[in-house]
Amino acid sequence: MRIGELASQAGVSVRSLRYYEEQGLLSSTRSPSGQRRYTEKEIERVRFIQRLYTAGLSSRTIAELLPCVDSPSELNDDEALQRLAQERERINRHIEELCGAREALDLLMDANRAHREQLAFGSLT
Amino acid sequence: MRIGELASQAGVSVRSLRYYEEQGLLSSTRSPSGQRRYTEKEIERVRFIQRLYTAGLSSRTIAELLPCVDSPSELNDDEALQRLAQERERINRHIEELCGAREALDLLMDANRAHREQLAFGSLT
DNA sequence: CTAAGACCTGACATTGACGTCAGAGGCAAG
DNA sequence: CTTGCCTCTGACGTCAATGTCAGGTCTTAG
Repeated sequence: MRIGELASQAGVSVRSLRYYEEQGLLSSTRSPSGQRRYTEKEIERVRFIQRLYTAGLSSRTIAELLPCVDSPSELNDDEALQRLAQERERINRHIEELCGAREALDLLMDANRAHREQLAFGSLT
Repeated sequence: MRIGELASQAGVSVRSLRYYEEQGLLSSTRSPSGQRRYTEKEIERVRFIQRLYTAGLSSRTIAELLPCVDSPSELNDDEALQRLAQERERINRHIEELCGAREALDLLMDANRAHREQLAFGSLT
């Protein structure tokens, strides 16, 4: 498949796909005229990459993890495996922070609603 | 207190504090010579702002929420209250995404470790 | 064949929360 | 008074993923 179709299948822009390739996250074969060709399985790969991006990983970090995806058979990926655990922890901490922020917003909403209630009662007297 | 002390108490840079003021998130009184002066309670405010930043809110969004913090007494903050709920939902979705990414990494780690086991068994024969 | 619509490379633009630097003034201790 | 540290404003730099544009090639339907 060509780049436009992969883009729409995976839900990203054509520009992004070229960028992923530039960053070493995605590879393509080229048609005789130089156009990129992809197979079906790249769709999942792109979605996976996107998932990591939205989880806050950088291109470089993703590149360091990819050996675990591409060749789980190699044992060279010791470093990659460590990196994997490390990023998992980072995500964990981020989740904690988000839960904290959510709770702070909840408290704020409660306080505001309580005030609203108070005013409502006040108007009854 | 002066800006440097607030910065160290709240754990942010002086630059950030000036930026927050520029964005309308923080206010200060000025000494006759024009230096910013803060009270103790700004420390908590700055920490709260930081928490929202790390939760992915933008300056503009934070500014829209602040009426709920500053004057929960007003009923004008209807819009702010909606915004609050909206951001809470955004954070919720983000948490979901992060959990998904974490799970994906877990699967990947499992697969890699399984392979390692397999190699270990192989070496026993 | 031809026009429309992908595709190519290369390069500059964008956004947001800061970092950093320059040049000037403020303030307390010796 | 001076030395050293803090503060001021204003402006430019940064980083990373992506948008966008230009100028050219490829492909395919009619």
